[in-house]
Amino acid sequence: MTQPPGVEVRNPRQYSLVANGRLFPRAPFHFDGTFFKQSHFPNRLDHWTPGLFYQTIRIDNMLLGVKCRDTSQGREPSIELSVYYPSPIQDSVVSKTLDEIAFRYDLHADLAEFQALADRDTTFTDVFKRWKGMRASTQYSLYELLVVGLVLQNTQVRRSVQMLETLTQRFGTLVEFDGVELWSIWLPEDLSAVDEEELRALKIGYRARSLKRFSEQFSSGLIDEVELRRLDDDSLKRELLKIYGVGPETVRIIMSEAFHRPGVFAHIAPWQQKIYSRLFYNQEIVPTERIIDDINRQFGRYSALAVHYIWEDVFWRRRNEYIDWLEAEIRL
DNA sequence: CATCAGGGCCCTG
DNA sequence: CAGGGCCCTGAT
Repeated sequence: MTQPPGVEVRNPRQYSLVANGRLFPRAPFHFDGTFFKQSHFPNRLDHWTPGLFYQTIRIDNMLLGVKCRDTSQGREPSIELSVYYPSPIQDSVVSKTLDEIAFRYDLHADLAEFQALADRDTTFTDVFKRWKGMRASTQYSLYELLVVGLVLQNTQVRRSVQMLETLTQRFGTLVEFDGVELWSIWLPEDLSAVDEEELRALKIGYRARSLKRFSEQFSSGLIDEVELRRLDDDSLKRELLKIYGVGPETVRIIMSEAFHRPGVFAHIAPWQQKIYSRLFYNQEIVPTERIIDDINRQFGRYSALAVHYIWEDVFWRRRNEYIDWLEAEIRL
């Protein structure tokens, strides 16, 4: 494969094990559903096998490698977390890493109220049972998730994969630990000296403008992810929409996965509408307003989370069985 | 070869 | 608030 200009092959940074820790998610907990999202397009930023998940994470200006292993016993959820880095790290860094992982995967979430709503549902009984304890979650920081959201915009999966690959190879970092090679997304300030034309040369099209602009918003300190976590749903949405290149669909993804707001289900993209229509009504097409109303009526403060369960489930099913109507809508 | 739409968003009128 | 335009790419 020929690379666009500016992209070169790099050797991975070698990391070794420097710390271990343990996390105790609130029960019920579903490791695989929470750590690995089957609906996401394939990339090289993480590595999953059942009960095991690898990723990178930035803590205190360090780019760490992290391995999470499911060590749950019966009804007692637990995760063993291993941290990898080229040199020893302080205990404070380890505890920050544990806290950040716990937040990103919403490990302390109280799902009791959601579970009660799910138990009352008669259409997706098996789905809610299969994924009991799953969170709407993400491995990414807000900035990283925005980059992923950006390459998703107005294109097909194949090109999204291509754009993210090109960008990470040009600006990201490759690390190797525990026998796994992973790319990580750059920092917003890494693009400060890069102009829009240079980004366009990487074939990301008009997204170059958004990437440039929102990276500046981040590196200038205008957006503070930790601060945003404190806001109520409406304020958070308002702040997110101020980010250049963020509209209703990207907000939906971010609110659900990065900020764990299970009740925000107010937007359905056209391709999702077709899939929801099939899943919820077994019809070709149902008006989005009706879908939104119905879901909100049934699942209230957990409408987005409920849809997340059904959405992920259909993509997991797709791994094993061929669902023809779904294939037609997904398009690689 | 041309045209078009795709896992949105910005901007304009 | 509806609708045009936008980088690219593969499908038709």
